[in-house]
Amino acid sequence: MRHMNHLHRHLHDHWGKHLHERMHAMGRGHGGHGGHGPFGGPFGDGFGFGWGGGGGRRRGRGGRARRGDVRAAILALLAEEPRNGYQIMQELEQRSQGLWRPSSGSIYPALQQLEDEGLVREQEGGTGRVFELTDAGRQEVEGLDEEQRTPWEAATEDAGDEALDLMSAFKSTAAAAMQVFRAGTAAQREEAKKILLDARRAFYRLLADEPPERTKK
Amino acid sequence: MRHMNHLHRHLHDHWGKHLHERMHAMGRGHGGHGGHGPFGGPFGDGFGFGWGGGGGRRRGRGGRARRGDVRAAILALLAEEPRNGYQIMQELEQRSQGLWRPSSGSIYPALQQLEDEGLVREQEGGTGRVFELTDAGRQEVEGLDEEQRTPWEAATEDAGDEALDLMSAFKSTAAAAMQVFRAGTAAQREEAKKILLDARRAFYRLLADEPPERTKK
DNA sequence: ATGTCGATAACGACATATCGTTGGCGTATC
DNA sequence: GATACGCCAACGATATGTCGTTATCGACAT
Repeated sequence: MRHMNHLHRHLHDHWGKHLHERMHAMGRGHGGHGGHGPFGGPFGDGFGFGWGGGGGRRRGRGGRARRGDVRAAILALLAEEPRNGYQIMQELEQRSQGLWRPSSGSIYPALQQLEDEGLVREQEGGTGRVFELTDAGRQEVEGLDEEQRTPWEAATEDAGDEALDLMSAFKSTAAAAMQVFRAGTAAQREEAKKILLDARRAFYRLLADEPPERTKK
Repeated sequence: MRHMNHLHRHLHDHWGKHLHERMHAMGRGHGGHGGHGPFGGPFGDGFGFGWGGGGGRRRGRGGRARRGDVRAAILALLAEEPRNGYQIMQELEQRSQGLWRPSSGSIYPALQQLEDEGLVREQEGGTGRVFELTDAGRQEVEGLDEEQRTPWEAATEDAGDEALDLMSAFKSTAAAAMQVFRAGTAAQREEAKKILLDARRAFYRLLADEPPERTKK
């Protein structure tokens, strides 16, 4: 109950000074994000097989979100219903199928800024820090086009398709499985097991139908 | 500036012996959803699967530490040098080879209690909340035997339990995927990717269709 | 048109705290 | 001596914030 003051000495320091003018047509391009867990990846290093070829090495993705995506995402989600910072993070993770989970280091400063700009406000009477749009905020959202209103899909777009390499596909699927295991109900876990075993069956069929060597079919 | 005061309004609430008036300040808001599977341990955050080598769980049951381990570990580590809560967590993770990382939900309440008991004290002048032993604390450490002084080593002892059922589904699927990765043709890998992404989609649909209990207000 | 440069958004790591739930284990009971 | 009971420590999830570093992308120069 004494100290800790230093912790919030400057809430607005980091990127707190805000000039209004932003959110313009960000020309397409990469979105997504790749890294997940705090570990470099048990599937990357843990397996130890180089699997090096594959074509494009460090694949274009893996980059971070575009410059305004967090802001736009927050506005879009709050346009649906009031939420707190943590819920925003969770919701974005789910909507992007686990590909984009902005960290607290992105969300909270952004919320701070939006509050300063008067686009969001802390809901009164709430239990924690639940934010809702102001009128100005609602107006801002209206000025966004469809793509800007759903920045989480940018993460799935390219990433979910061709550009994604195998390892990333594996990782993201594993992450999805963990989600179900951890947050799901017993019934959901049961379903998840079926999905996994179906996938396994599909893999083996793959190998059987089109063997890498000999035994043509 | 405003908020955050509530964060430490009652530092001693949770399991302080002498609980004074308990109020929920900000707590609540959304009950922390239903019981989830016991997937703690190695699968904590970023799925640190130990397959491929080490692995092994915690002492016997489920994987939880024994009853005074956190407390003893803190005392033992602070006997070496002053540290903050986060550093204690990290140090324990390292010393147990990644098998035991007490969560903040264990560390901070324990530090609180130790402070109340007068065994540790917050170092003055430090930048954050750095704790050091008091004389009483040093004495307490001396009363511990070798094993109590190194609770992190108990985590390295192994015991296999079930729940592997679910995991084995995952593992065998992963093994199948690896087969394809290693021995498959480019076309097969392409197919494998689709299978994985289908599975991922299925997982997320699972979560979306039957929400465990969204943290809604 | 291309390159490069700088402001700053996004990021991961660090840090702290609380809540509801679970399970370790001491004790009372059979 | 087993076991049933219950307290409370340990835990994961929730929640919010900061800091140093990295990379995006408009702007300006070439």
